Amino acid sequence: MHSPELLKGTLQTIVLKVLKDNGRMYGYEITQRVKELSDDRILITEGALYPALHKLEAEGMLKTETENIGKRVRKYYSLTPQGRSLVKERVNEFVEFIKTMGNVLQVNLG
Amino acid sequence: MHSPELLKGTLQTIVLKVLKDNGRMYGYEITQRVKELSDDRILITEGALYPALHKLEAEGMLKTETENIGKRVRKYYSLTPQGRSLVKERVNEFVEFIKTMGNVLQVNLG
DNA sequence: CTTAGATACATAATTCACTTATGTATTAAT
DNA sequence: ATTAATACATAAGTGAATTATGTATCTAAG
Repeated sequence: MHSPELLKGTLQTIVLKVLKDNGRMYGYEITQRVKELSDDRILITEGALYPALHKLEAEGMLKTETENIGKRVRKYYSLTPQGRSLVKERVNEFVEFIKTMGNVLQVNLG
Repeated sequence: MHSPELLKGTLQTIVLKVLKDNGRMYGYEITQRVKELSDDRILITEGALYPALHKLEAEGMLKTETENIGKRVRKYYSLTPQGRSLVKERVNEFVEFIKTMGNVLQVNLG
């Protein structure tokens, strides 16, 4: 598990990019996909995820569709065109940040 | 300037590594060195730096010497042996985090 | 069958590292 | 003389996260 401090500020970027790469997904599915991609090192908590999804939806970055699976309700999220722009922005931002950190820490990242 | 959110959790790592690479430094000097290394993209605020330095000193990671420069007082910080271990740990932690993020975001970092 | 663990959503209370604001004082430049 | 840079320090406020709590369904084990 990574230091939770480092993870701060990356949640939105992660959620958006995973949605871009995997298309339509529901909340729980996102947590599992991130767990898998990160080899159990990034565990997104529900208390962080759901408010983040609601915020992105309210901002018009995500759209939702609900589906009934048996008696359960699933809420599927997918990117809007605006959301697609935001993913690129956020990922670029992160890549730039890492380049800068590489210089400051004098380490070869990647 | 980078999104301040991304910077969260990296301050200690930055301070420790810069001190390791540059030896004895005073607070203001650290802010300037980081500004320089980051090409003006990371600007450490005093409200963040001084409490961080005091905390690291209290934990035995840094030791201090004060010097009088004219009528000014400068407080020089340097790593203790414990601090030297911590730098390695923190930098490794960060590098691992970046590797994980590379997988999750499917981007080539570095 | 019933209990535990996984699935699936949601929100409220709390934390804590940071930003912003404020304060003091010296030195250099215009 | 006034502004900007140098140099330290701390208090108040912010906000994205963690932690805790709540509801409910599905599945596997014993």
